[in-house]
Amino acid sequence: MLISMNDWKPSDGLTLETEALKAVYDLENSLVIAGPGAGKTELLAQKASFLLETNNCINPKKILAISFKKDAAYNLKERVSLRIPSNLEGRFISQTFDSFAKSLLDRFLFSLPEEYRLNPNYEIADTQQNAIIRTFAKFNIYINKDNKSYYFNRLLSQQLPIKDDDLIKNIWLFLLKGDEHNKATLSFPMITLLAIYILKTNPYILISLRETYSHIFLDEFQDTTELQYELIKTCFLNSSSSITAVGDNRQRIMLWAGAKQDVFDSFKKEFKAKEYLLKMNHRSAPRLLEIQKIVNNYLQDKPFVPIPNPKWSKDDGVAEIWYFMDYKKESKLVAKSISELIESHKVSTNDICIIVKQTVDKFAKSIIEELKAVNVTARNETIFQDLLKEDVVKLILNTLKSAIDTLNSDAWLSIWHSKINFEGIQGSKNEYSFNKIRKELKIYLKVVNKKLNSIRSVDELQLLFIDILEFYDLNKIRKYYPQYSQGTYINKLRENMEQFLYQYFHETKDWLMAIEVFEGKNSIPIMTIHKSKGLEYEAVFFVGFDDKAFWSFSKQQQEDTCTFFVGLSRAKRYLYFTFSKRREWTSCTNEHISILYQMLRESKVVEESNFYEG
DNA sequence: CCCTTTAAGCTTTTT
DNA sequence: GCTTAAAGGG
Repeated sequence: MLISMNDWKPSDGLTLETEALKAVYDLENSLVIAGPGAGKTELLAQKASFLLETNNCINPKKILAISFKKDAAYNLKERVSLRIPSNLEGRFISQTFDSFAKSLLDRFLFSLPEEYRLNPNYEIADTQQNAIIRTFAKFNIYINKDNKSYYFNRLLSQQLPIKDDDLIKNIWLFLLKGDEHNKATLSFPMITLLAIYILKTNPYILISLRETYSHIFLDEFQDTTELQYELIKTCFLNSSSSITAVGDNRQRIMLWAGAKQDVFDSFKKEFKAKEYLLKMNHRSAPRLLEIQKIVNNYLQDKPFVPIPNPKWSKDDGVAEIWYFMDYKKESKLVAKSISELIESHKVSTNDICIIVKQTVDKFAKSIIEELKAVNVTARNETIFQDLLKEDVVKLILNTLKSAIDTLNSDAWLSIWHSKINFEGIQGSKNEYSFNKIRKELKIYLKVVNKKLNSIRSVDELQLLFIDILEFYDLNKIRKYYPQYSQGTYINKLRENMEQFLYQYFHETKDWLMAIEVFEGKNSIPIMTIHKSKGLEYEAVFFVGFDDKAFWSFSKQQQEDTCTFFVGLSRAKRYLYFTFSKRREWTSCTNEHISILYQMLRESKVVEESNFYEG
């Protein structure tokens, strides 16, 4: 059913602020500046609803949403499916940058000229880029800390085909084809370059891409790299497809990892994008917004006047700095305060977060100990965040949940979709095969339930997990999830999961509780600011607000101030900074980052407490 | 083997 | 900028 443009209203009776509505209705290229808590995801979901339901995105054209992280792509897809009728869901494609580039390459690699036509069984370079470094070594270039960025830049800054640079050309050709001892290996930037090459040399592919996607959403646009921006330009510049880019220049904390500094300006200029500025802040209490305003003024000339959610009263929000001599006292007070928040203020455990600038492990031990003393569990969330986003981990967890609780419909739907995808019958009309597989899956869940109840060791849990993967068929899993297609990565994930889950079962004596603990339902996450990006918590403790944590401050003051901004803007109501002169491994000062302290003081809402004595 | 000097990592994601 | 690991010298 189509809705006329004038009749469309934001779904679910939600009201969008004026600028957000204008951005939704804008059918040309646009850049939406959305500060923390402005409702980026909701805006994009509403725009998807508008475009699809009013047929401004003309059937059968699609919307392509590109994010950086898998969970962001997944969350956006989820939100959109809440906002649009299910028959339109198939026309909203939510992908990561890398999967978009790789899917272009994998589909069209045969249209590359012979010289650059890579081995289709190429591997993805590991994070250390060892295969590439080894290839440089074959050509007598030895990569070290000092020349690494020079050579990698030389490898990745030239458009294909390579002209006049024989070294780089030979390295490309070697990595594309491999030899008897070395598999063809590509990094994601290389994949992006190849995708650009394909699109530039095959006008028909480019035209069909533009025909397929009439509207493009770009999430966290401030993190876009030069190369990713180049891909977007190749795909959609001067086409009739329109782009909605959403981001926040004050949250630009990935410059050190290669984000393009001037991407907002380039986009506005080259795509003639209109700029929209969202003013609502749905997250933080008014007093905390005062801090955000001040920090904004140090980052840019444009004033930032976020309007708090009307649910707050104007003096809501608590911000404090605590000073200690000794890290033990710091840990004790943090633990005591967290315990009070949970007991007296009824803040739920997983609505509290401890963030550090850089290295979680250095701070975590003492805090975890002291929290344990007041019966609160905390953990370094990094490894769990990485594990829990894995498809194979989700598959096993949902299988266990469905086996234990037959009424858990989310878990059931998830494994049901996986199963029919593995069997290749999604979208089939054959009721018989659906029924057969449904029965098979239900019977197997009973088996899992029985086995689960007899497990007495981590080895037995391992056997069960192997059995589960065999039930779905490891080959089908590897085929459906290409990230597991080669190597032992999938086994490592499974083993990690076994260890944690068994440990939690040992502690709780209950599988469902063990799974909840594993998922972090009852523990306080400790994480870096970078990992906390995009998340929000009722209470945030920023531990280690000192010069050592901000060691790069003099070199990248702007970016570190952005990091500070991202960290403090995670908090909804309570925000605490702690400084300790002595730490387990060193002593600390806070003079180099005095400007950050000054910002907090300037906001006039931050209370300072001195615990140097006693 | 021990002491000194040099180098790397630190904040990240992606199939 | 500082901490830790690896490499080098006697």
